[in-house]
Amino acid sequence: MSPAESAVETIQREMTIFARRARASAGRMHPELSLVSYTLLGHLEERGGCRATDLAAHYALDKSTVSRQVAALERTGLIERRPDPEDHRVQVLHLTEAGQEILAQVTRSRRAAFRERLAGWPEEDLVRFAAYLERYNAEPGGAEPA
Amino acid sequence: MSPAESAVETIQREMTIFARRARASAGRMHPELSLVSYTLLGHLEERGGCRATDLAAHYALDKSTVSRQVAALERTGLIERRPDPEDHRVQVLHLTEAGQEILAQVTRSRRAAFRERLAGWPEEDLVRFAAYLERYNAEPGGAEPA
DNA sequence: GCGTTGTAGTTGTATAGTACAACTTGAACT
DNA sequence: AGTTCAAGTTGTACTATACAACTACAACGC
Repeated sequence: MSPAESAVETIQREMTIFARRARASAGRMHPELSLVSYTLLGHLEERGGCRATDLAAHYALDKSTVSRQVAALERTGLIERRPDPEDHRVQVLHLTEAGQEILAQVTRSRRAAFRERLAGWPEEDLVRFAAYLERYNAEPGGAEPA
Repeated sequence: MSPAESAVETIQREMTIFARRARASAGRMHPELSLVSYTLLGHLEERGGCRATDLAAHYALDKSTVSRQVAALERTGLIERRPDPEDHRVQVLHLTEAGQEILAQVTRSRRAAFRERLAGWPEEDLVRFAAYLERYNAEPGGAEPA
């Protein structure tokens, strides 16, 4: 196996290990907000509101799944739906103040955990690692191995 | 935000994106073997057999979860249990031939997908990226942000 | 030896996240 | 007006998961 092939092998294995751990640790780190909810809220914040269909498309989730997640987030008062005057089928989703607060809080705790984990890394390595990850995720899908 | 802080932020975000995609794409790539099953089989292959408890500990899964996964894998004939003569409470798990074949096949398809995705990368970057990921995952847990 | 405590694994029960299919409502385009 | 398309909801089912209670066996202390 060439160095490149063996590196690909390692990347695959380590990414998979990471993925396996992510959900469980999210549950431990912020039980009040699942990884999915956190991601959806983050997207809403970033975009300043969007439609359920956009969330579904962006995260490759079924619209029924998003519908239920959104319903739950609305029930707990973290988001609200505003009817779209342009198109009465559409509901534009927005963070409430409570949603913004919880999101900020969870973001802080996640950030602290990552920072702690990466505490021993030289800045140069952090920057390079971050760049590799961005590049990997931005890579046009293909078979989308994760 | 310092370069290091912003890199940590990026790492967090990109790792989360990756984690979110992993399960869905595993389902698309190899519906015959869930991400968990694939991981467990891989571990068995690597170790040449181990106990259910080891799997649970290594992957931070509840023993009941592993027990059911193992039962399913046995039902489909991919693994077999051998009683441990040393300790009658223990069952040592081993891949069957069928299990080895399926694992190899899924490994091939995953490898191909990763390779395709990483096709444009210079070898040097692949090697460095792989090293960063290994280091990240090996980092002593702490809050285990994934 | 025998009771106590610990470990391996199973099973009951509950929950979350997810998909697919069928449906409703409204939009858009003949 | 009628057909087709898009947004979202709801019914149903399945998978992964955890926790708790249980069984079976092991190991230790006395």
